[in-house]
Amino acid sequence: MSHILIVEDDPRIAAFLAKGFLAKGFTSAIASDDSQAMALVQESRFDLLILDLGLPDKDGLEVLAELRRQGHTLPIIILTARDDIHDKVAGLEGGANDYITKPFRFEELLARVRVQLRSTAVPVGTTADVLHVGKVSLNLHTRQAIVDGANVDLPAREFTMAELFFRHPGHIFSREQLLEQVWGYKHDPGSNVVDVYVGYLRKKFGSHLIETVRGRGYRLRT
Amino acid sequence: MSHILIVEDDPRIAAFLAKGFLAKGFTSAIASDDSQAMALVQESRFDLLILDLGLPDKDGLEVLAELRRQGHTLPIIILTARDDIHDKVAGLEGGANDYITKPFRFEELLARVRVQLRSTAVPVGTTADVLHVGKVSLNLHTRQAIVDGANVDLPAREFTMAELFFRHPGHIFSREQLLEQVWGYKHDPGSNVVDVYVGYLRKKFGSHLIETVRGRGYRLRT
DNA sequence: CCCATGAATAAGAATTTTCTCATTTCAAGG
DNA sequence: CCTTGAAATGAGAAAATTCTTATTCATGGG
Repeated sequence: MSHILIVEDDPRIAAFLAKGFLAKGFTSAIASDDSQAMALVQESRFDLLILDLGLPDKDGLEVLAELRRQGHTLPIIILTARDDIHDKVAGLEGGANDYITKPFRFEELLARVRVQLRSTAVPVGTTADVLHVGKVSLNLHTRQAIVDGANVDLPAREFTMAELFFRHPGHIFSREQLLEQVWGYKHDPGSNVVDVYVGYLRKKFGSHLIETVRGRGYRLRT
Repeated sequence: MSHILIVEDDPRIAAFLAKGFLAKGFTSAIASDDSQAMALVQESRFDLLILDLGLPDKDGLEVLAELRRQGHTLPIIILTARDDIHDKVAGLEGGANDYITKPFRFEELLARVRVQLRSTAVPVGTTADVLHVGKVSLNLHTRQAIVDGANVDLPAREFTMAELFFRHPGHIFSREQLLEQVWGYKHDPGSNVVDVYVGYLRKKFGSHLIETVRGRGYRLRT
């Protein structure tokens, strides 16, 4: 079943939600502030996020913005006491998928959660639009990488190489394989283009993401 | 822009909505009962449907069910006076994507419409990876065009522009729209880059595929 | 037919990407 | 520590892309 992250600082509401979801067959985790939320999203995969706007530290809208900036596409439902029309519009335009004001009926929340999960159901045989490894995301559509929340443009060759690595994290590619896959068959085997391009990617992604396996080639850290 | 079907028997509300949408750049059509609604959906393609539940003849929920049974997947937003929790749950479980109760603020409706249209934007890989128009195909993954069976590489800018045209065949894009969509907001309005790039694409695709609409912009022939 | 405006094109400057080569740095084994 | 092959890097040439400017061409109205 689906896994839901509840970002809510009031422990009573959080527990109420978690219990309700459990009864309906969903699993959940609770984050009581923004940093916990961000950490949990990084390390574990959730299908949906319930977001309270009234967090102690940072505003919930900032959490929303940060998540979207990092390229996360999971559905986010804002659940808050703020009834103001400007908040609603800001939330929805800012990347939330739904906005519910307290007090609310659990049945309605549940129905809205189901709507979101329904629309997320990806047809079989299709792939995701964004590949994530560590702190770096690769948007296959815009052909940009997102590193620490910042968009980085990748030239064609660099992107092709990055995509290959991101589609096979942990796999060791020899220089010959990379030449073949990224440059095609038509190439001078005495060239060190591969080395140079690995260097380019490291400069953009950080030097630790792609590691060299001496004598064998390169590999994307998992 | 997007095309919205408003199913609403109260002509004043319908007109209010239509006017509001128009001001925001959406086009719309109005159906005042269920049979009109069904007929319009069959004959024309809408991007979104606003559905009132209190129709004179048939219940709006039946219209919803019938549309979903026929396999229509367009987003449907229920907009109704019925505030009852059971109606809400029935609507959302019955295939609606959102449920708004009257009285409502137009800004909120608009924000929710945008949420739906945003989520309709199909990620690469979920639909065919190749768009065809006439004798030209566009491979969204390899970013090549195929013209008369021959692969033609497209540089980034050309490809982005081509993709925009291919995703909306027949639609007239003004130069400003193209600048915005392909180059982003950061641009000199006195430039004729758009003209130049249309020229580049014509050179590769053949001169007749993209036609100019004098005084208005360019359009992909269907 | 002529004019005015919009559109197309040619040419080339500026910029970015791509790739090579030479040199430096590194790592493992003796 | 030294050697040696492997890997990384710096510099820059070559090539392709991107964009501007100036000019030519086309179209529709008077």
